[in-house]
Amino acid sequence: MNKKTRIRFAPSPTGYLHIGSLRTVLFTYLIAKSEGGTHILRIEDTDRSRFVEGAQESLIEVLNWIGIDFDEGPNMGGKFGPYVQSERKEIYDKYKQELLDKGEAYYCFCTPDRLQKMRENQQAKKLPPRYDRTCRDLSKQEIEERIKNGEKYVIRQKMPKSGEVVVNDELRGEIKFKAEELEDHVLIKSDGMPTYQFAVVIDDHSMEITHVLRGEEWIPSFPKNILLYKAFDWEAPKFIHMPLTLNKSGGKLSKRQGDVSVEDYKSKGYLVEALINFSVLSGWHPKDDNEILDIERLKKEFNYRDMGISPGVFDIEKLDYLNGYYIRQKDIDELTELCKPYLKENLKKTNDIEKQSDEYIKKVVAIEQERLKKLSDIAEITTFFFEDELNYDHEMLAWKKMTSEQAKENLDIIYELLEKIPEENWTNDSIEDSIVTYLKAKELKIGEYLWPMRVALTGKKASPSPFDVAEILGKGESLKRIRKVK
RNA sequence: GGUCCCUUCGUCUAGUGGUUAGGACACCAGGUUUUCAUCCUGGUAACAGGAGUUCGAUUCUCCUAGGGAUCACCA
Repeated sequence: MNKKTRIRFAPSPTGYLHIGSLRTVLFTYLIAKSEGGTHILRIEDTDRSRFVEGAQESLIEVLNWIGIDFDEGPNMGGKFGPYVQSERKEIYDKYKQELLDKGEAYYCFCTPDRLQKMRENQQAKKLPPRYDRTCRDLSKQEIEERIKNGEKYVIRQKMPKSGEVVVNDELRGEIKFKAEELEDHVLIKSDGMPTYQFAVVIDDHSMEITHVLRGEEWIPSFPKNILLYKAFDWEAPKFIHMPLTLNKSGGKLSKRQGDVSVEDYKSKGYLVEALINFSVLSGWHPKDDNEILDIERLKKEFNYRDMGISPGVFDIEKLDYLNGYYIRQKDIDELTELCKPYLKENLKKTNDIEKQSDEYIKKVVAIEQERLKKLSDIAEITTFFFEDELNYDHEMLAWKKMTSEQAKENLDIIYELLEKIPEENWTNDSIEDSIVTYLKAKELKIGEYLWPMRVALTGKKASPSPFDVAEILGKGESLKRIRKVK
């Protein structure tokens, strides 16, 4: 009795992938994978006025970046195509006629002007704005005449005038709506294209979709969809409405208050692994308490029946943590490649990164790996590795209660020690050994020497160990930087 | 405003008719450490309120409150 799972991700091509939609695709993908089903991509572009050039291509590009694939879709074909709604007009026309013939839908000639006035009137009387069904019972003759006269029309669905519509959400159970709350909504627009409400039902049915996964914001129109299935006498798929993701102040995540597109996060240096792990944790939780989840593990463990239903706040700090975690796990060669674009961008003004050897860059990345929360952080914290002139306040050289005079004296000692280390022995270990051994023998305070040394080498208060920095900089450059202080 | 959805630490959440209400992020403290970061240890912190059912409710029911969504020829 169990049909093979067919689940679709149906974005409208806006030109970018909303961070909330990332969770949706992730879940459709995981449901498909965990149930051995088919993952389908369908483009919902029935609104011609919102056409965005190249949107479909860029959508597929991010989806590829995330690593989510489809079994059927616009560029890969499949038995149920086309997978782009604007190319399915004939199909919609056919079903539109069927509905009209059945008496479940009707022509409406009301002008947008009239409708707007109607709504204003209703609002003034504090009535809910709803279509007044003026055209619901026009005679066949009148309809034919008005069409002949070239009047524009839409097709509306005939909703029941009384009774109750009971719908079933897989997560929430039964939800009841009173029929009189429902509007005779538009199914076919005056340009002949279907509305979302009509197209989803037709497409989901004709593509044999078994699970509809969408955001909670669709619950209010859920009964309309179910009524359409009933009008056609079709069996409805399972509906899973996911809780919304809210911004920090509890509102809807929108463009105005910051980054909402996956592309934004990508360019800021967030890793796919982190984005996936973070997204899935909003609304779903593993059985054990290990929250580090990679895609392979998710494919095995994910079950939509365990999803939560309360809306969640988008917590960027947790995303940052996860991102830092995955950066620390990265193989150094791979991380270096990932960091290069950010280094290049930042060094345009000061230096040319192409002049640096790959070895050098790799060392710089390796030494900063545990400090990165985002890939983009690499640029700012490593400038001193690429600059010829360090700009910093020499007051900074003094450690705790030291004077800067003392700091300079201590640097003299460091300089002498470093100078004695032969070029071929210039490694962080031998540098550390030579300095620490000396300081300990003389019972000197380590911090009073290493702090000035680090500042002299990096010009920063926070940096990796001065031994590591010195090794990467090389003997000549290190000595030069210390000498400059004097 | 009508309708609908939601309600466990600040945030994401686990969980049960009887638990010291668990974990993660954040935060605080301590340790490692020359700084930052990492890492380790520990800590603060929650069942929205009321009524009912029950020997017993965070858990079940109802009400209230709060938050959110939606009310287009947009999806």
